[in-house]
Amino acid sequence: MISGLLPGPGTGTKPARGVPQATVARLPVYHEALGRLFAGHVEVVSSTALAEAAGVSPSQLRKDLSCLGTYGTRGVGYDVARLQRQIATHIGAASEWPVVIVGVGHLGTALANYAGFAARGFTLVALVDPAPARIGTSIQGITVSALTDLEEVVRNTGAVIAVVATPADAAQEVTDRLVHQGVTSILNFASTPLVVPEGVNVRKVDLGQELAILAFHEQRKVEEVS
Amino acid sequence: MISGLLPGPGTGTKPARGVPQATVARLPVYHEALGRLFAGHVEVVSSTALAEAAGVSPSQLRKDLSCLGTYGTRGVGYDVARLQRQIATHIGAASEWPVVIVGVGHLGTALANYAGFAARGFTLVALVDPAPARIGTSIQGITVSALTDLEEVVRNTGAVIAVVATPADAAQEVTDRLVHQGVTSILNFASTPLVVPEGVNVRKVDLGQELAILAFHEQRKVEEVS
DNA sequence: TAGTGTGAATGCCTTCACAGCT
DNA sequence: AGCTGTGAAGGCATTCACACTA
Repeated sequence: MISGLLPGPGTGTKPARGVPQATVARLPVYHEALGRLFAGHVEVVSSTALAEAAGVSPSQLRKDLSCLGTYGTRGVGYDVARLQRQIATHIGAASEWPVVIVGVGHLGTALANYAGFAARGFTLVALVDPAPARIGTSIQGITVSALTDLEEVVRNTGAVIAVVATPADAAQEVTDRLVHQGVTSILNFASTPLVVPEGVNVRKVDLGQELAILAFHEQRKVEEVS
Repeated sequence: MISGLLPGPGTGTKPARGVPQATVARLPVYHEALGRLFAGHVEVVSSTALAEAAGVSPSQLRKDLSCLGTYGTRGVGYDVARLQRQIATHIGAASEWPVVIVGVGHLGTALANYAGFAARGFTLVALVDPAPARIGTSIQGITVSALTDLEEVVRNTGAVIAVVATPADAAQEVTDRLVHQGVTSILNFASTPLVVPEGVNVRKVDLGQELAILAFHEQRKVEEVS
């Protein structure tokens, strides 16, 4: 995937202690792939095999891993369990991160029910929505709070990571309020870019955009014929 | 935001007729931003203003647009409606693309209900799932078909774009079957990389990975204190 | 021998700066 | 005067090739 790469201003993404952005984006992939290998009782893996499991080239994998230090054994490969632990500590998967979801529509509900959530060190601690019909209902044991209580909820849970799954026109206001309460990482599912102060990280996931990119390639395939 | 960018092998992404990958990934963003401006009755926009609305730098916007040809007026700016049409034809948003969703769990359901779907030229034509409890139920007027009928469904609808929203362990098999029926673009929500033949485009969207990347940055912020 | 770790080279993307229209 | 379009420069990221090690 090309999960594109839109730096954009004000996302507060600095040097990152020598680890390139592109590498950071792949570390979770390696972590996941190692988990699958571990589940398959693989104890040692070569860069070639792990690269294939992660869907990247072997040289890229080795270069990425070299940013974290040297955890492989020449002539042998990498100890699966050990490497996974190392990556986990680097990407923070070893800690528990409380997460707040704002917007409990279809998408927000799906995210709240997302199983891989807890598995990766994230704990859903709060759901927030403006609709009276939703306030008070529960998903995964979490009761939906009123949007007006957003500030209180964030303060009480101490969450620094939030998911914005609201309609586009509410996203910026919600973001401002989240940031004001100390949230410094936001996963944005609204189809509008968010403006945030320096030091706050935003990642955007836009279904429509992803489909549009695929459509572009399809379009090209059609045009090629003519 | 930093939407990642993992090319990976076997995604069949070639030169793309002179339009760089990174630009392709941003065109939908511009298209969307122009839509918002148009809705706000803006008729002409400068590169600076449009860039801000899209969350990119002005020079990058101009360079991107120059790939499509020259549609601006020097000293004035871009005609919003005209530019949007031009981008639409380039990215294929002017055509109607039938889309099949495989896997109707929480996520698949949310995707099926996604409003921006039709708005961007995509038509949901089929839903496929293996669970007997779901087969026969309807979402957005589309009845869920059995997974065993996958081939028939794809053939009947003529879809070339598919969304894979299955658990990770089913994703590759489903993909193989989709590709075998002529699907050439896949949006993958499963947390495993898909192997596809040359000429098939895959984009991966992984919630867990996105969160992990945010966690990495949070981790860094914590470490910086020490 | 098999496979990691890494400088060097290549290619892609972004930013800069300014020429050229309107 | 204002703003687009674009060559040129600079910065990242990926790939290559090989020294090095178990």
